Amino acid sequence: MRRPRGRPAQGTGVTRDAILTTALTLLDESESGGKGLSMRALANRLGVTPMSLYHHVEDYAGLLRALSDTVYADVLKDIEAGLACHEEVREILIRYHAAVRRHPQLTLAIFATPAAFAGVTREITDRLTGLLQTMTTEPLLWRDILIDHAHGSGLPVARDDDAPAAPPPDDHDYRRALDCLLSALGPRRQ
Amino acid sequence: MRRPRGRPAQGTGVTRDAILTTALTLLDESESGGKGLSMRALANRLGVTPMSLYHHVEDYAGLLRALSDTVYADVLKDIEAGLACHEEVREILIRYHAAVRRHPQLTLAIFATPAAFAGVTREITDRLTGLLQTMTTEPLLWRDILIDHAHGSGLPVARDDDAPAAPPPDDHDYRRALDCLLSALGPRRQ
DNA sequence: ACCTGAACACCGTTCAAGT
DNA sequence: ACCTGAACACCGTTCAAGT
Repeated sequence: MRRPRGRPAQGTGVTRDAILTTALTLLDESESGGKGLSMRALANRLGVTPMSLYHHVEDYAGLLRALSDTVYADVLKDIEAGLACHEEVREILIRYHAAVRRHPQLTLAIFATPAAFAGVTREITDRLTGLLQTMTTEPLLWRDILIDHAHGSGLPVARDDDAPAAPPPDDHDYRRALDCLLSALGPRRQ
Repeated sequence: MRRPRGRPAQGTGVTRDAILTTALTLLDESESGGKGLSMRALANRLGVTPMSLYHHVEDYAGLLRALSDTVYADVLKDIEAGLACHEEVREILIRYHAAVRRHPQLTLAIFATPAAFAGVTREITDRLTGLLQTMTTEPLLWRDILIDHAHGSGLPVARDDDAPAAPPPDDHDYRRALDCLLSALGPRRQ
């Protein structure tokens, strides 16, 4: 009952930007499969009531959609003009993988919240599909293979025989695997 | 206050088997990214107090581990003897993908609960690694690619341009993609 | 327009108490 | 050994009430 009931005098409220920034921080701080972010914990961190968040985002799924739109915003942006299809696919996937790897808990949260899938991610898959159509007779097959691999390779699933919390492969390892896949997709006998 | 306080007279309690079976049912019924299963909902469905479950499973992560052990139990079982490496890898992955596809919500729940990863799944990855060592100079790379693809292809992520809840590709589609990958891994120029 | 408290229907898990 | 109710510290979201 510290704070008054109605609207505060000055701009003591939250911004949409502040919400998104703090939400991403909460997500990045946790290691619990996307469970680190909750509306209540987020409001708490912002020094605000949970309900005030609903004036800036639609709901929890909407919050995740907004987050993914900002995190993946640069994937398709300013791609060098006149690139060969092969190189453009490579560039997009390297950027996408880097974004997944930077915020793996966001990707896991989206996995757990089907309604959060939309926006930029759809544009990325569409762009990849278009490019792959000129490169292989099975564009949808390879688009799925490449995206699945970018996800799996960017997410912290314990899979190696070493430490249970082994970090995902770094960018260099991803590039190596990606080139492996792209050269398989490209010209090959049979 | 209907039921008496102490231990019931007869075997009105729950079995570990009943717990696992009902848990899998709850998971399969839901479409919410592995959120359909909770200790409380499970106890409710079994007509029992939430706390009674803790006498049969360690906790929520332990429940998921037990579930994955039963769901993936048959993946390595009774593999035909004298199979070529190539064929054995193919058989294991087809079975693994089928299990993921049968209970996608379990896989999503495990993704969201890192502590749930263990047991049979580790045996499967180890077996695959061993086989791939005789097939390629990059066994770990290809093991990850193949498992990531089995996951992605078995999970209901909205990714296609069609219906948002489009079903994952069926077994035939997976086999086609898998053969695509395996022939890329196999002998190829350069 | 924006924030509030109270409420509803949920969570996982601990703990002492029963038989 | 196994189940219980009560409790603690959480969830997302609705709703009427404030300014």
